[in-house]
Amino acid sequence: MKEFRRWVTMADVAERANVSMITVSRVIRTPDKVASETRARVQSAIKDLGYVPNEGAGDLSSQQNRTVGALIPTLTGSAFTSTIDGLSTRLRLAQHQLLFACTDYSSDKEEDFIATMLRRRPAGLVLTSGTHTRETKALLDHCGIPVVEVWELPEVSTHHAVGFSNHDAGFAMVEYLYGLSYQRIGFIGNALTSNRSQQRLYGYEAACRQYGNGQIRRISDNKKGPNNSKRGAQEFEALLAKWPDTDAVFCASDTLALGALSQAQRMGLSVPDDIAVAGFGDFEFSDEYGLDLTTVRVPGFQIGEFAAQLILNQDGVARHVPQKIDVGYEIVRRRTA
Amino acid sequence: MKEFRRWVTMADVAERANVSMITVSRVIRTPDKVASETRARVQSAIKDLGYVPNEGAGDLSSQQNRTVGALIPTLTGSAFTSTIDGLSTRLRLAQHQLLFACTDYSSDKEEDFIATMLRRRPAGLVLTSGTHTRETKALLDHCGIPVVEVWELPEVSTHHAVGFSNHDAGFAMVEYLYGLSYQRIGFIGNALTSNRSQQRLYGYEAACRQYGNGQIRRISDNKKGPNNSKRGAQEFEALLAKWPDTDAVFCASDTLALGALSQAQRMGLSVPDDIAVAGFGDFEFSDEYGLDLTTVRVPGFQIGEFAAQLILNQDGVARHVPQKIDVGYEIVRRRTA
DNA sequence: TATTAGAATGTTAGCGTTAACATTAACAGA
DNA sequence: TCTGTTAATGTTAACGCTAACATTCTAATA
Repeated sequence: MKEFRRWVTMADVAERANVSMITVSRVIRTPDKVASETRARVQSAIKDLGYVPNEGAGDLSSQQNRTVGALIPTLTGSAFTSTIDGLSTRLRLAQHQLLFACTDYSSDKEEDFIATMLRRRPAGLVLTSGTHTRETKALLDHCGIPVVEVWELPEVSTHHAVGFSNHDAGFAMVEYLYGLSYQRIGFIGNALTSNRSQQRLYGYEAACRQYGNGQIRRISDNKKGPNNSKRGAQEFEALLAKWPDTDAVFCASDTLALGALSQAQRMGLSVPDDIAVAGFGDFEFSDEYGLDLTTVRVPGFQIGEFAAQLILNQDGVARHVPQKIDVGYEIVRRRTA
Repeated sequence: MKEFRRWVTMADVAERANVSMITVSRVIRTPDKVASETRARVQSAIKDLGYVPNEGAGDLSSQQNRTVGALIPTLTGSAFTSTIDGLSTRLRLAQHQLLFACTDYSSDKEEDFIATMLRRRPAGLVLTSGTHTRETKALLDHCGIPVVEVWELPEVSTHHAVGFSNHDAGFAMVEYLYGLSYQRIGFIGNALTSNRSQQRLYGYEAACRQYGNGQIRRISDNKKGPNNSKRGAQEFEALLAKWPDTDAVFCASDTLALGALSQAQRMGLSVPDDIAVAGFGDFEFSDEYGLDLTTVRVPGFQIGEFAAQLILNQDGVARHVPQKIDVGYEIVRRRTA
C-alpha cells in the first residue's frame, strides 16, 4: 500500500553520503571531478535510496532542456511512424526525450500543441506540416529554438528542413512510367491535405508536359480528408470512368495505391497489364504483402535521425542558419508497373 | 537573425502590467479571481510580450506535473498506434502532454526509457510490455505514480490495466472457426515476443482441446523476433509442409495473417476454400484492402483513452487501488474464413 | 461609528537543481 | 619557509514559478 511518499531528493542523498548537494550533482553529471572514494559513497547512497534525479529542476537551474517536441498528423497508417522511430532512437542516445502529439490534420490543434509544447521549453521542435496558421508561424519564428520541418524541402524557410523534393520525386516516378512506355498516366490523391501531395502533383504535371501530351488526368475534387485507401479506390474508379484508356496511375501515397489496387481487382482489371499502379512512400505493407508495389522509397527513419541531429547540434549554441538536408528518394520497381 | 534571446518571464509580464507576479499567475490559472480590469491589462501584456508560461517551473513549484509517459515496442506496422492516438487525444483535452518512446522490443531499452522518463516526474506511465526486468519492476513499484498496462489484463498486478483477455480472445476466434466447421486448425505466431501472443496461443490450445482432438499444429521455433508478415509467410509454409491437411490457421496478428495470405496465394491455395485464415487486431489495412481478413477486432483507440483517464483521475489524489478495465473484443467475419 | 466579511492584490519562502564563486588541503617549486 | 597550483569539496544565489499567508480596500452589517 503506497502512501503519499515524497520523491527522494538530492538533499536526502547528500545527507546519507555525508557530502553537500553539489557533490551529489557532480557524481551524477561529472563523476571524474569527484574523488573515487567519495564517488562510491554517493553512488551507494543513490542506490540505497533509489534516487531518481529531477530533471525538470535541473533544467530550470541550468537553463537547458533535454526534451524535443514532435508533431505528426496521425499515427495510424502513417508514413511518419518510421521518422518518429528514428527520432526516438537518436534522441535516446543523447539522453533526450520526445514530447509527442498527433494533430489529426487540424491546424488549430497544431497551434494548440505547439503552444503547449513550448511551455516545456523543448530543445527543439520537429514538424511535419509545412503549412501553419499565422499565429503558429509567429510562435515558431519568435520562440528561438530550432524547428525542423521534415519530409519536404521548402524553397524558402526560416527553419531547418530534412526531406526531399516531393516535386522532383513525383516527376521522377512519372518520368519513369513514361520510360516504361506508359502513355496515359493519371494522378490519384488529394493535393489539398498537405503541401507534400501538392508538390507530387506538380511533379506529375511537369512530367506530363515534358513526356506526354500534357494532358492531366486527375479527379480534382476539393474534398479535404486523409489520403487513405478508401479514397484511393474511389478516385481510381472515377478516374477510369472519365478516362477509360488510362494505362497507368501515379498515387500520392502507398495507402492510396493500396486502394487503387483493390479497386482494380474489383473491376477485373489486371495490374500491370491492363493498368499500372505506382505508389509513394514504400510503406512496410507493400513490401511484405504480395502487393509488390512499384513506388518511391523515402528514407523515413533517417529523416528522423537527421532531424534529431540538427536539434542536438544546436544544444546550447545559437546557430540560427537554417540547414537543409536532402535525403533523396529512390524509384523501386516491383510488379505493379 | 535571432540572437540569444531570453524567454519572456512572468516577471516581465508583471512589470509591464504593473502588477505582482502572483497576479499574472492568477490571470493564467484562475482568471475569475482577478478583477476584470486588471485581468485585461495582464492579458494584453502577455500578448504584447508573447509570453509563454514555463510549465516546468510551475510544476516544480506546485509539485504537480502535466506529463504522461508512454512506451511501445515500435511504431512501424504496430497495433499500438491507435492506442497512442487515443492517449494523445484524451490527454490534450486535459492539457497534458505525452512523453513517448519506442523500446524496440528490448527490455534493457525499456528500463532505460522508464528510468529516464521518471526523471521528468510524469503524472503516470502507460506501458505495453507486460514483462519487465527486475530493476524495471522495482522502479515501477516504488515510484508512486500510476502505471497503466495496456492491451492485456494480467491476473495479478500492482498496476492498472486496460485491455482484454488475449487468452479468451484467442479461444473465441478458434472456437468460432470450429463453429464454421473447420477441423484442423493451425497457429501462426511467435509466442515469445510478448505475453499477449502467448496468451493467444494458450487460448488456441484450449479451444483445440475443447472442440478438436487436442492436436496442436504450430511451428514451435524459439526464434524471438517481430511478428511481421515475413514470419507469417514462413510459418505458414512450414506449417503446411508438416501438416498438409490443415484447413485453417489462426494468426496471432493481422500482420502475420497478411504474410500467410500472400504465401497461400504463392502456393496456389485458395482462401478460404482450401484453407481459412484468421488474424488478430483488425489493423487498418485489412479493412481497406481487398484483404477482407476475418479477425478479432480490439478497440485500440479506446484503450488509449481509458489509460489516459485512469492517470488523469488520479491527479493529485493517491488512489492506489489497481483498476482493471476490460474493453473486450469482437470477432469480425469477413472473407478469409 | 465601529466591526466584519470578502474581494483583490501583494509578500515571502520554497520547489530541486546547478552555475559561479569560495574555501580547504596537499604538495611542488623557489 | 613562503608562494603558487591544483584537486576536492562547499556555499550562495539563482532558475521561473506557485502555495500559503498577509495586507489593503470596499462595502455591508451591527
